[in-house]
This record gives sequence, C-alpha cells and structure tokens, in this order.
Amino acid sequence: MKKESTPYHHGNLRRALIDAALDMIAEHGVKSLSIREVAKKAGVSHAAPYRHFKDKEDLLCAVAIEGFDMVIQDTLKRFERFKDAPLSRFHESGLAYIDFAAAFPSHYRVMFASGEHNISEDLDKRSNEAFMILYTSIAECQEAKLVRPLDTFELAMAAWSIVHGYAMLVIDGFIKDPSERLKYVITNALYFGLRHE
Amino acid sequence: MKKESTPYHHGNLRRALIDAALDMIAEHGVKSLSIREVAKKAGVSHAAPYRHFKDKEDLLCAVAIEGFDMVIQDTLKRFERFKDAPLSRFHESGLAYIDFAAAFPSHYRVMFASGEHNISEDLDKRSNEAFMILYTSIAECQEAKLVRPLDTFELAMAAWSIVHGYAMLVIDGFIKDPSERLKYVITNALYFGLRHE
DNA sequence: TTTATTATGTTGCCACCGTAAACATTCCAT
DNA sequence: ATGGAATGTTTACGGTGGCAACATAATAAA
Repeated sequence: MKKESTPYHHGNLRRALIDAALDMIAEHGVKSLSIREVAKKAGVSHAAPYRHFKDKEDLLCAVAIEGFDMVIQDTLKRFERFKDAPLSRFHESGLAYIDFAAAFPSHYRVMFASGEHNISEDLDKRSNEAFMILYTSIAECQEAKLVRPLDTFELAMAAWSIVHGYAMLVIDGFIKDPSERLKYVITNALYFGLRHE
Repeated sequence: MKKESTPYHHGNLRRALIDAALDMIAEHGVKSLSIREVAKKAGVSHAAPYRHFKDKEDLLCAVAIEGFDMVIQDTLKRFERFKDAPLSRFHESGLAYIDFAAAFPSHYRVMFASGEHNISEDLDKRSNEAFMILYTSIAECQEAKLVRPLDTFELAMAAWSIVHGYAMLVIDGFIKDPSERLKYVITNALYFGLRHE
C-alpha cells in the first residue's frame, strides 16, 4: 500500500506513455502507433509526450532500451543457476532470448523494428552488451573444450542469428506453432549440428 | 529494341509504382514510405495508385510477393547446378537466401516488415513455397543419410531461422561487416554444429 | 463508324498524424 | 513569497491515407 511518488501533474507520465505505447503495440502493432493516441490513453494532451521524448522515434527507442535491459537482466539471473556449467549457460542464453521474445513481443518488435536508423548510442550500447553475454558464454565453452575452437565472434553471430531468426519468425507469424519442443530443437540444433553421424 | 506494350495512359503504372517504391525504400526506409511520394515519383497524381492497389498495404504486399518469387526462382536456378548433390543443394539454399537479402534489402525488408497482419493469401502461398524448398532439400539429405533422421519440419525451421536471423541482423545493421567468410560460417555452422570433437 | 462500357487518371475533400510555438500551470529552490 | 524551471495545453501547419466525384482514354458492342 505504499503511495507512489507523484512529483508532478500527472505523476510519472514518461512511464505511463511507455506503458500505453506497449499496450497499443500489443493490440494494433507498431506501425500504426500514434503519439496522439498514446497521449490520449495516458490522459494528457497530444503534445504532452514531447516534454519527455524528443519525437516518436525517441519514445520507441526508450521501449527498445527497456527491452534490451530486460533480456540482459533475465539472462544474467538465469546464469546464476549454472555457475560452473558453461554449456548450460550457453544453452540458457538462447532459451532466455527466445522466451523473452515470446513473453514481450511488443518490446521485441520495437527493439528490431528500428530498422534503418537506430543511431541511438544508448541503444547500441545495450545491444552490444546483450551480444557480449552470448559471446562470453561461447568463449567459456571453448575454454572448457566444449565448443570447437573456431572464431568466437563468428560463432556468436551464428548463435545470435538462429535465436533471433526464430524469434522473429514466431512473432511475425511465419512459424505458427511455437511449441516448447521446437524451442529446444532450435537451441540444440546449432550445438549438435544437422549432419548425420 | 522491342517496344513495350503500353496499353494505357502511363504505360505500365503498376510496375512504375512498385519500382518507385523500391527506390524510395532503399533511400529512406520502408517506414517513411508514402503513397503520395511514390505517385509523384511515378509522375501521376496522388490518387492514381489506388487504381492499381487497394491501399498502401497492398502495394507493399506486391513488393513482398515479388521478393518471394525472386528468391524462389533464384534458388531453383542454383539447384540446377547440383542435380544429385542434396547436401550442396541444402547449403546452396541457405546461400541463395542470404545473398538475396543482401542484394535486395528493400524487398527483403518489406517481405518481413509486414509484421502482424500479412493476411494476404498470395503472400502466404509464396512464403510456404519458399519454405518447402528448404524443407525438401533437407528431406533429400536425410534420405541420403547426410542429415540426422530428426523431424524434417523442425530442422527446416532451424535452418530457416539461422539464415533469416542472419539476414535480418545484417540488414538492420546489427552485424556491421557481413563478409563472404561470415556467410559461409553461418551456413556451415548449423550443419556441422558447434560442439567440440 | 458510332456508341456504350470499362479502365485508368485527376481534383477536391476529410480526418488524422507528427511536431513546433506560444501560452498556462505547477513545482522547487532561493 | 518569488522567480525560474519543469511540465502540460492550445493552436497551427504541412504531410498523409484514402474516399468520392469527375474527366478521359481504350475497348467492346451496335
């Protein structure tokens, strides 16, 4: 029953706007999102959002940053359960990534819908950070002789590609039945390979 | 020097509009694409496009369909060079996919930017067709005992995921140096697997 | 050949959008 | 209490998707 700190008119408009945007993205997709409707949903005038975000892109950027922070935190938290098991960590990083995309599709869509001009420095920092988690977990597997001694960076790209591709295909509806089983097939396929014998 | 068939006022406005759209997507991205600018670039009034496309989505849908047709045709053409080499065909299907995305990023972006509501039946048919090429090439590898006898559908999903993910990450700028070498690492990684020994 | 029909393109319109500017209100530090 | 900074509102402008009414050109029917 702790009272929220409401230092201004609205309370915390910035957060309310982000939440409203997320709701509306979940309902009608990101492409038809309008600042004006977001403002209306948050109960403020159509120009109020511009006190908290430079423009529409800036609002979406905030959502994307939040999304990256969420995956990063969740992945690191999962890692705690696999202290000295690099392979499990590697596998878990893939699962965490896929689970996040499934659980927060609105965030995920925005994170990678930036498309051409995601020039935000903060956002770039986050995506690098997320990638480095994957990179490090592979490097540790290599040290433990669990993963082939190929270029770590390239292998991390491959791992990122497969989980990102799967997440996108699921979110965009190209994969219709994202079962738990399929998720494990995806994350294991890269490790064990498709080749016979 | 064959004269084009120009049955109407403009000649072939439908095609001109698609080409104009592709040019503008290549320049400024798909999200800022406007029907009105497309029309202007094609030299017609702002409402003319609606004689050829139901709405903006319909125009983008046409681009997406064209894209799928292009990959499909290119892949099948490449297959001719590997008549009885299922593994080469499988590998080539991945390369064709990645090459297409790199060569025609505007098409590719639209193909998968449809996002939530790509309810077009024609488009769905094409994406299934493209997927089936991958599926079949894997099935043939399994018959030849070159690929593990796991569920073909699931393995095809894995293969699609890795090439699609890579293509998206490159197009969206998350992978900065899409070298030829990296492309081969990606397409081979899934087949050989990351595991040591 | 003339005429009717259809395919295509234009003009004008409306609601909505992003966002900048000017103004109003509330908070906080002095 | 007061003055400035932070926050929210109103108004305004150009651009956008898309519909309706109109104009014209190609084609089919007579």
